[in-house]
Amino acid sequence: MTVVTRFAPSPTGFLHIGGARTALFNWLYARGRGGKFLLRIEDTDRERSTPEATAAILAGLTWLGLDWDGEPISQFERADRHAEVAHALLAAGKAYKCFSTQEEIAAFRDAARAEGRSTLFRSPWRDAAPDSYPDAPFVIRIKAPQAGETVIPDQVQGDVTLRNDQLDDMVLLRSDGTPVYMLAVVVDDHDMGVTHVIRGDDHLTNAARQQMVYEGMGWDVPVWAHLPLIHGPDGKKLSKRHGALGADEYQKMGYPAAGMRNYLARLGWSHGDDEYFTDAQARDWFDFDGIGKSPARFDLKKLENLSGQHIAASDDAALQNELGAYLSARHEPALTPGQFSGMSQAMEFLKQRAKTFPELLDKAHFLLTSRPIEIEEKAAKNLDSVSRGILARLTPHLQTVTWERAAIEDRLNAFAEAEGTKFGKLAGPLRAALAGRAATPSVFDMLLVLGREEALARIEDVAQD
RNA sequence: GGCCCGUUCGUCUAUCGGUUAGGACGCCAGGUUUUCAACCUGGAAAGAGGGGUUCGAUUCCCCUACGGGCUACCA
Repeated sequence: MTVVTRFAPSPTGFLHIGGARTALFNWLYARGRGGKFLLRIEDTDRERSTPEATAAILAGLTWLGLDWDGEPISQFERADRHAEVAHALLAAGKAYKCFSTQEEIAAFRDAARAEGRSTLFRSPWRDAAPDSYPDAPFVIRIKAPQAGETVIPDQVQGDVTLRNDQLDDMVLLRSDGTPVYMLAVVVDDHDMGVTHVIRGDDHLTNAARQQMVYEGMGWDVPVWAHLPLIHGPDGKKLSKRHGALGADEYQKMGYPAAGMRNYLARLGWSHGDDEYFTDAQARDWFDFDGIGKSPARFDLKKLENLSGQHIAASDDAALQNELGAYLSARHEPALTPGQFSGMSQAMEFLKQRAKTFPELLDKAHFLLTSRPIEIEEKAAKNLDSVSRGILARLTPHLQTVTWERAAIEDRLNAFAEAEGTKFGKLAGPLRAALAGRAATPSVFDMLLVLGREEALARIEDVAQD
């Protein structure tokens, strides 16, 4: 049996981080088993659904590298089909028409709550004879079992048992003939051939209601897997205040997509002590038994750490591309050809010391800035006279070329010796002065990207001056 | 209110009845480095509480506390 999973966001905002993780888990599960990963946009709430939100969600998934199969399905467009199923259930006697008005029901619930009784609404029309039906609007309700219990065999939570007397006869079709979410998901999942429903555990209890529809129609119930939700750093539900940002915000903060995938996968799922892993490993390893049962908190520090590891492990060209995407996501100017080639030559060294793209750019400041490099007054002031002299002679020669590290070290050491000092003594001040800031790559790496033969020769010249 | 789910270092987690309760991030100290970073070494740091079951419980059961979810003609 081919595995078919799906991600079904409602287009009422950006792709938040919890949704992204749900999508990732579905993607990993399907992709790790040669299955399909489908997308369905749950846009039945016409008030809140917008095409912009849909676009933002697709963009978020694309950035994260979660590719889906086929075209995204619009739930709203399938309303007729949903109604058809509701009527089929009605015809089969598995559902009934209910003429109770919303006012009546609300009044009942208010009273029940006031008296501390169950607010479960029992429709008087459940067993009413058709000839007693008034000529009035009605909803179609499912005939839920009132005795016994329902078991949800959940891959994450285990068997969850609910007493049927806790279940109400949920509405399938509203009085205006539109389907309710609880019906729509089931019909869509069935029609799309979804075999594994992997979603947030806020749907766990609802699964029992949804199972009634599957059973009523005689359809196979999918495998359930309800994931604990992600919480904010304070342990509370994720909110905009702390991390429930759109996926695109993380792109703008400069996290590489691979690092994001790794972190999100590791959040609430584990494979022994493995922390850093590739997509291929994640696909290989991912399974329900590694999913934890308790909600996990979002931790930017760990994300940063993993991001750094992924940046360091990335292919230089791929990194350069992603850097470009980062810049454009921030609406910042792209690198000039000169900066681009400087970055390319330095990438091997730069990527080893950056956790995020802004950091990568920061470490590359010395080669993105124009020549000759201005020495900051402040930095220069702290230099001893020897360093200052060397710096003055060296900086005009720092041009853009390439060469190897070992050779440079030799030259610099020789150079330093000739100056009656040690290379180590030069490195710090040079670095600080040249970049005009404290956090910069070592002088080796800086010089590495600044020149090749020419620079070697120049340094030699300087040394011989 | 009713029902359901959860609870191991600050955080993410390992453990699937017997461990000095392991790893990672972060943190602290030392080393290296004339800055930062990186790197190396070391360190502090956990089974929510109470009952059981058992020769033995973090692990199984019950209660309590705390957190979360569902309980709509929202999704």
